[in-house]
Amino acid sequence: MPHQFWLMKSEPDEASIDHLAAAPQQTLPWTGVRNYQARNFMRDQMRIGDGVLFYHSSCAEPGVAGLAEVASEAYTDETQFDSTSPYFDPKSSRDAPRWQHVDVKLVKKTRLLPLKDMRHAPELAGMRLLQPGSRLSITPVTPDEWRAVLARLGEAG
DNA sequence: GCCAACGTTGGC
DNA sequence: GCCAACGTTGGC
Repeated sequence: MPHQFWLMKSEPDEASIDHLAAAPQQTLPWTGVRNYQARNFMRDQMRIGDGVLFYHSSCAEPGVAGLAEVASEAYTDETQFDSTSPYFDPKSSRDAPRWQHVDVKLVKKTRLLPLKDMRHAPELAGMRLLQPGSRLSITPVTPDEWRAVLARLGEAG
């Protein structure tokens, strides 16, 4: 039984649900988060086994594309030290790393639940994702919202 | 490509 | 510690 639930956004051009499915152990390191609130969720609140709604953003059909789970504790994001990486952070250092991430493991690729449909679902109206101006790439999901999304997807809880 | 909303930066 | 300027996000 997952202890908490999350929605994690990924640009499918970069890391789609299919990339996750094709990865070794169907697991990907969630590198590249450069927002303190999102980092803090990973570092302070996520636990192995937490439920994850895998969300495709910045694409033709944004929406929930699958279910995943948190597969590691938070650990150092190496891309912050890599000057050739788009996620390089010159202000970070080995002595005082700024950024951490968890690993995320596929549970199941689902049909797409489009953002458009989520916006029209009364039972999802409170989701952080749907609040005006919300841009956080990682947001908490309540148990009720989790169940409602799974119901919309036609998945058993 | 537009643009509104938001987070971060840095001068003061 | 304020706040204007800037960069980013992300749906449209």
